[in-house]
Amino acid sequence: MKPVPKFEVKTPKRFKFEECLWFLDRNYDDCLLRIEKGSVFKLLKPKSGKLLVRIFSEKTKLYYEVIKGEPSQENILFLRDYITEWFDLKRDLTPFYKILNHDPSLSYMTKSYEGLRLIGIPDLFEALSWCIIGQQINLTFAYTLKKRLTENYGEKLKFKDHTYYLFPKHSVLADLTVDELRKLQFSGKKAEYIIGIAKSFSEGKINKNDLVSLPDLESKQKFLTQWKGVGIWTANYSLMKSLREPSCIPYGDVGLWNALERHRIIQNRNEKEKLTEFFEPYKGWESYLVFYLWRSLSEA
DNA sequence: AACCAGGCTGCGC
DNA sequence: GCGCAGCATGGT
Repeated sequence: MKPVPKFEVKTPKRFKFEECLWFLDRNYDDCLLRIEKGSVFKLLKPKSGKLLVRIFSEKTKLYYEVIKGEPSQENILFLRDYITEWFDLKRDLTPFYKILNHDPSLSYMTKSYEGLRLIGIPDLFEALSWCIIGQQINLTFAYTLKKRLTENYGEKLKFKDHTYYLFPKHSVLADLTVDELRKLQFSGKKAEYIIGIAKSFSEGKINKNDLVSLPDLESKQKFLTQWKGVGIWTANYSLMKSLREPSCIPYGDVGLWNALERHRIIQNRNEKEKLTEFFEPYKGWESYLVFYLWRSLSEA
């Protein structure tokens, strides 16, 4: 048996792998990762081939192992960069925690969730698709739909007792018909939207680099909402998770309302001015605040 | 069994 | 511009 090569990822202050793990493992059946005994297993696609990686921590340090695939220098760097991006390891949370600590009803978060990072969805097509899947249905069902889509159309790799999947490529989904997705219990609209966006990616009308290069948040939102099925919620969510735009507020988000109601910050869902007012002190950290509020929903 | 779900579109005013 | 029905189906 060849020894499994193991590499360290540099982590910033105020990073706790356990907190991130907790988020990834919060009682939903996510077909794109597997968690076991404190480790995350994930299948990834570098320029060529596939890599099965295990991510774990030992004594505050973060490591990854290439369990399957070629541990070439290029691939090792690819994984390091992917993990850095996925767990948002380049950000200094100090300013965010400073603001939070001034907020009487939320300051507990800097202790309770200390080191939690905004877990991303680096792939823009996946982020947009995931949004559309999740629109207006409960998360459990959303994960079920994602699983069906992935198991039917994603690439996979079997290793020991498990099968690992990649989110389907846009070029594959672009060729589907609405009926095929209806069979997986997608609504007709969701099917149209996802196929439409997949086609646009395949035709090069949309890609992450072009989106990144737009000058400001508003033009990015406008660009994304051109597509059928992409409203302001989806645009903001995708920009937050994929581009890591810091100031995204997914207006209308049910989870956000619920969290604000729980914290007695907002009583009813018509008070949009109060929402703006509430986010005012958090300029530049709106996305993180939303993520932490979502995190708080998992408390009993 | 009714009501809600990490919304969006298209229509009527 | 704003409000609202309709979507389509599972979860609780």
